[in-house]
Amino acid sequence: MNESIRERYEARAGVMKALAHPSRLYIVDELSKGERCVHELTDAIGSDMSTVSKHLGVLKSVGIVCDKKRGSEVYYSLRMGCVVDFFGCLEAVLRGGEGSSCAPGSLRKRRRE
Amino acid sequence: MNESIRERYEARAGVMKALAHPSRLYIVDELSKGERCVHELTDAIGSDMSTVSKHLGVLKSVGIVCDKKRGSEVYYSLRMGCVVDFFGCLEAVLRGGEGSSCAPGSLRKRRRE
DNA sequence: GATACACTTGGCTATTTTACCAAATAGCCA
DNA sequence: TGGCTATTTGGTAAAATAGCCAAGTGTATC
Repeated sequence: MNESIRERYEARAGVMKALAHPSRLYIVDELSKGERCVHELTDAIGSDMSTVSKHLGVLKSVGIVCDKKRGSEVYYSLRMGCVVDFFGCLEAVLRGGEGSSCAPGSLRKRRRE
Repeated sequence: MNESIRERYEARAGVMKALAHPSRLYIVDELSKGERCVHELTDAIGSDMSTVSKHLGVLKSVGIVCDKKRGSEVYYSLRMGCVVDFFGCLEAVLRGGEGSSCAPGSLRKRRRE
């Protein structure tokens, strides 16, 4: 795997990593319904506000969410709705799930083959 | 966030975590073109075979890939093609990307609002 | 100005993840 | 059987992550 290919996959992995945490997935889901400020999310999640703020920072750093200050509150919103579209696939993977050997017919929706 | 909600997001995060690594994303992409055995992937990726095998184990444990032994080789294939569909969104996030404040019009494709 | 929120940042520890090597397992073939 | 190839598993050290507290910044409100 050469340099530029590796970089491409590392960039993608950066976005996936930002999504690879339950609280951050919750945030994305919640923001898909509309903007929220930090303390609303903090209340819903139940961790320390500093923790939630850091999660938001992670999502923001890769461009999944953006923020806008209004008064003393900071409102976050989802910038990439397509992320939410993936949740359906996530559920399918979870249902598909004992997850091991290739039983005949267990392959679905293979592309470009 | 109550127990069952948390569990749901943790399950989803498990799948995302499995995808949150450049080599594993590469593997998924490669398998979308057809099945591959471990040493083919090892050659392409350039890490130790034991490392690649572990990556495959991670993908398999969440049900994204499955394996089938043929002779002394183990062939892996993609079980959940929908995962690959998400790569387009990943690229969009990357392009969308200085990634910070909500410029007017920077919101796209918001759902259920 | 003082106080109170709302939020972010720094610091720190605990946990998880990663990658390599070495060793174990399994199939193939002489 | 013995050797060879293909793959997995165990062990381990290094690096990345997560979450809390404390301290800092910015915006009202009194």
